[in-house]
Amino acid sequence: MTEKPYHHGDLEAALTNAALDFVQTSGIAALTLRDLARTLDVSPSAVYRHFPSRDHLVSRVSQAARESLAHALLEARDAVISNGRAKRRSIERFEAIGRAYVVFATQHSSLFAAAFVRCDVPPAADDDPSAWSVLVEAVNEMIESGAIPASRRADAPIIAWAGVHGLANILTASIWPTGYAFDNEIDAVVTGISRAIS
Amino acid sequence: MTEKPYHHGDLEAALTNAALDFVQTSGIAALTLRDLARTLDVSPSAVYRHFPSRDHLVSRVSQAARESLAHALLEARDAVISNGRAKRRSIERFEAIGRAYVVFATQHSSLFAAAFVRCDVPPAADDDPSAWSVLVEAVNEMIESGAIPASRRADAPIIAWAGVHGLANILTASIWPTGYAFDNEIDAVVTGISRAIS
DNA sequence: TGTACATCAGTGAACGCGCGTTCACTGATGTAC
DNA sequence: TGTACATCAGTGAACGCGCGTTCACTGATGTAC
Repeated sequence: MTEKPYHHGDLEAALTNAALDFVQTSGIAALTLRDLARTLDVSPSAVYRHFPSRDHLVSRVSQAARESLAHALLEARDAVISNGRAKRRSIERFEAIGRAYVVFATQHSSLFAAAFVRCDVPPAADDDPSAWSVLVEAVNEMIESGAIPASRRADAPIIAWAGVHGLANILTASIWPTGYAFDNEIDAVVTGISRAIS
Repeated sequence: MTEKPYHHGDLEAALTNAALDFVQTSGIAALTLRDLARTLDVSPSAVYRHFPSRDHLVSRVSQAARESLAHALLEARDAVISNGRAKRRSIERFEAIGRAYVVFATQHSSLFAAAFVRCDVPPAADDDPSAWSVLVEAVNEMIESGAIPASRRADAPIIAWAGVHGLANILTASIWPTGYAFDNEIDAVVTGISRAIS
């Protein structure tokens, strides 16, 4: 048995991680500083050494959730092994990102909700990686490979994001009429997006 | 000055309306029974004559918000005066619904958020009118007029809903990169949806 | 190399708050005879 | 038509709770000389 040391070591990171764990199961609205401090066996006021207020913590956790989503997109994109040429390949990578977006949301619905929760405290830095950037890159790849016309550069990203973000929200909000399989809907939307931006 | 009567008259409707008013400005998360009772000059426990718990009230308010959205869609659809034939007309009506969906969200963002808030209490009855039904009807109109192929009957509604719902969430969550005008984005997504389901 | 001292990162008790909900109750209403 | 009485829709006080945040403090750390 080791004594609990007076100083924690890296309480800030521990707080963020514990908060993420909590949020995954209970949602960000239920996150409280006191509960978090309890989990880490630390006094409630210790939190204030690292975050000026609960909102600042929430903002940090929300950003971490968004970055986690962005990582999932990158992984899915890089896992694509295409037999086709650049043109076909760029489409496959783009669609993998779209599918991964919705799959992440359905598999980690509380985390996904936390990623886009309303919060008055803006993030200190830009998301890294940023899901939006990943998307824009993928669109650029498609334009360069000739898979879609360059004239779509401006509106393709928002069309794509709207589609997958909307489906993700619909599937995770339990407002979806029963009798439809998720896979079919993901397919319908992703291929629909490809048609929309071609 | 008239004395305040012991019985309210229609407290249930008054509660729902006051809650809707409150939600429009402060969001449904901040809604409390005590505050609501205060607004109506009624004791907190009076609420329990009409709603078994706060969650039941929230569920009712959420449904009212969804129905309000559906009404906005119907109004926009019916306001379309088309010079074209049935085919063109059905597309214009469909697109009017899509635009109205996003416009409603941006103009009543808190109400829109409340409409799709997570809630453990299911609604007592189906939404009336239901936004989903309005959408499906519009798709059917387009198929009947020959504007889109009948083979799209299954996936067109989810493609359309995902698109407008996603854009609505993006525009109201203040996660939208600055430097883009809302109108352009609405146009991009709505016309993108039309291409996707053609 | 040893030590005074500033600084950092914790503690623990308390403050003030307002919430959802319950309970025994009372005033008003409507209906059966 | 008048009245007893069941029922409905309120009151008001209280319970128990846990929250975010502050405050004066203390233990540990590291640095200048």
